[in-house]
Amino acid sequence: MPEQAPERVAWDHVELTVGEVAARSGVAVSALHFYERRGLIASRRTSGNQRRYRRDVLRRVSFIRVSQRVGIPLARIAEALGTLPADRAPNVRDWERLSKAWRTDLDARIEQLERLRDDLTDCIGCGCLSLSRCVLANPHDALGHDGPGPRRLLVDEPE
Amino acid sequence: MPEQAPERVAWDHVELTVGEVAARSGVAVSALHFYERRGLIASRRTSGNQRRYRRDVLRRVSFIRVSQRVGIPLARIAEALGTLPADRAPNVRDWERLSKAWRTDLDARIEQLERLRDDLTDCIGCGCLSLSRCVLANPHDALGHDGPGPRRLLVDEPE
DNA sequence: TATTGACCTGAACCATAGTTCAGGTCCCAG
DNA sequence: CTGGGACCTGAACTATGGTTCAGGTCAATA
Repeated sequence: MPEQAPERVAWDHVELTVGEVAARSGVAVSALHFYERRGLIASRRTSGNQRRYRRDVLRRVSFIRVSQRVGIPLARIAEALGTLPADRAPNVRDWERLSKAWRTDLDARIEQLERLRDDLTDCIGCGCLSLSRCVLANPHDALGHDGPGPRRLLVDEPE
Repeated sequence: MPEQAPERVAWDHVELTVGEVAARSGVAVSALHFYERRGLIASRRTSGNQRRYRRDVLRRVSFIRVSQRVGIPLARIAEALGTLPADRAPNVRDWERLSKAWRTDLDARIEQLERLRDDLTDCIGCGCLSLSRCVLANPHDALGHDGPGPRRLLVDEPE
């Protein structure tokens, strides 16, 4: 009888319960439920309506965690995961493609922060923080309208 | 009669209504109310219970905006503003001190993001994103407990 | 078979940073 | 002295990323 299905014992272990995924991924059960509602992960249900996950959900959860550390909102992570092939399990090149997108994102944000730091350094030098003069207070979109009103009088009056 | 208080005309303009502060700072009236509830700014009330702001509120709001761009949460901004002298108007050196704290903060976060980018680059190379091996998935605090259970079997089984 | 721990759902709640709305007041210009 | 825009308050709502709780079910073990 134990000879009848030699690999069946192993494959029973292949599907993970939500608690197992939580324990192994370090993510709370409630978070896994949440990710599932948002479409980031999926599960099969047993006859008793309990979730069973394929092992590769661990890689997805790992990707979610990494992406969040990179600062990507869940909605974008969901989008990215949505580009994974539905017909086959994602391979190394699939994950590589997604990771590269995040790298581009990270590069951009680092550059932005560096610009910000430089601006802030200038601002420390000039000590201004003035609404009308300071680059920091004016993210190069606001201001430019120079409507009526005693602007100079009210904005940059000395203290 | 107009000679009686020569500078009084100017000083009437010195106090700003909430609408004026909103217009000049680019921050919504509702946000100004919100900042006031959180103790980031303060106002005098007229006999009719309307807010009147001293001009230097503009500099505070400017500081709040800049700080938010740097990524500082309002609670920390409030703390920082709380260190300003209560007895006199803040001067250039006061603002400089606060800005320098944010610079330190920015430096740290840039460094952190750069480390993250390097890790991610490695990860793109190895294509792993494995929960047990990947530095990214394990922010150097989790894991380390190696409790019972078929860990190797379940975590890093090949796809 | 009974029990206990793991699981299920939906609703409510947390923080952050506000906005929107309803219902009412203030105050300035004509 | 009246009309209307600016102002007031508190409550409810937005989005993000979840957690907590209540009430009930599933499943494996003793």
